[in-house]
Amino acid sequence: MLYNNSKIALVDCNSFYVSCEKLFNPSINKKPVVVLSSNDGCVISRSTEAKNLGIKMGEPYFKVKKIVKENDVKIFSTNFSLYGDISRRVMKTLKQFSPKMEIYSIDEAFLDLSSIKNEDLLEHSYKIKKTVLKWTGIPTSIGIGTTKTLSKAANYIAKKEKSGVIDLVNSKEIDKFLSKIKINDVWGVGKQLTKFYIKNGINTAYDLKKIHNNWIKKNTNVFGSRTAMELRGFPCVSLEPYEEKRKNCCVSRSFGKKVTRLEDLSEAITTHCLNAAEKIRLDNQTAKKITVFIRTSPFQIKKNYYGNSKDIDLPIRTNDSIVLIKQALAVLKNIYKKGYQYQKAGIVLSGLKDFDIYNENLFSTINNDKKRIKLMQAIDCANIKYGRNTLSIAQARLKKKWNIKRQYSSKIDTASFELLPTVRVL
DNA sequence: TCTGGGGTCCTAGGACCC
DNA sequence: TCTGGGGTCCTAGGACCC
Repeated sequence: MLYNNSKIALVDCNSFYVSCEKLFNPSINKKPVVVLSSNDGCVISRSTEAKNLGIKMGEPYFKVKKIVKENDVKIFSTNFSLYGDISRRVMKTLKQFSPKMEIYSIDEAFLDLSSIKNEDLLEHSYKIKKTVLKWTGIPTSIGIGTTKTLSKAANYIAKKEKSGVIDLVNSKEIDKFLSKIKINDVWGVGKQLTKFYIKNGINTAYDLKKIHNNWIKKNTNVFGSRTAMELRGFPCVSLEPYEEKRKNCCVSRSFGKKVTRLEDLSEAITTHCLNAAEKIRLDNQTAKKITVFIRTSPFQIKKNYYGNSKDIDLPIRTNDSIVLIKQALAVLKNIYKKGYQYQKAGIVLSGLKDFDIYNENLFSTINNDKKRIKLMQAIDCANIKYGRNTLSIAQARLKKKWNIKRQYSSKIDTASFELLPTVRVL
């Protein structure tokens, strides 16, 4: 039997987006607060007080408006540049506690603590928690286990504990903890698997751990058996300390109000192309394929639904905004149908690879190539320096009628001097 | 009236080859 | 009447994550 002595901590920021807003707005401390998704559509982050009011994760805003009004819940639109900035600070702090760390999402990271003695694990974790809070103002929860899945499980429990730290490495009661975790709260078990497991009498993480491996292999896929193995303490998912470049890049938005005209869709697609192209250029990547999609609202059952997408292989891989826009608009024309109330449009760039590999293309004889690369660089520089959309192209238009709603933005920008709060000394 | 956005990985099945 | 079999590669769609 393989002996596993790795120790992995999962550090997760508590109500991350809400915590970020609180940093710049101490008056909302201890109050119910929620952050809404793009277009002020759904609740995507809640303070403890908001959770206690029964506001659920992912719930549409219009459904909780009543609770919001009656309880004076503070509302914020997303401010991703703020969250991204705070996230970087949190990660930088965490990095000090382990040379081997995997940034798993904007608000969580796996830390390899294998070099820490078992008896010091708890104290070390408290120190991490305390330091992050002191240096960034963000509260965290920490779960430690011998595999990633167990550290996730530990973190799930830690979130509910006052201490905010749970160590399953030294615990003699792992099974007791695991039987408290419902099967749908296990990392890697989603809606479909939950349905299947419950049908077969597997209701908790502990049940899944106990089930015979052959049964899982036969009845689910490798994902399922990996999760079960990890719950037993056999690592199947390794910690990935180096950051991989993305393989796809998607930019899509819902409209602030429904759109019917091809011209408006074209504007949106153009804007999305500009943003996506800028993103992959900053990563020094080029795309092989571009996909365009549009759809009406899937929730308005009474109205006819129409959704379509189509992709096109680019003749030459590129990250040139103008080329991408031209291709995308041609595809859009192809899938656009008159008479529908469109709710969302987007594009996906895929088959992303590093720029240099395909730089010299047999067919790219156009002398303009180098000039165009310079042009793109100039646009990117200006936009980084002077803010998004400083330089754009005419098709994208400046006044976008269809643009998203962001009614409750805190407008805090940690990268902008003008928006810094001012302190008056009297 | 009003329901997010951006990713990854797995798998089955088709195309193609010898 | 009989119409291979095994391998690889690619892709669309599904499931899952935060």
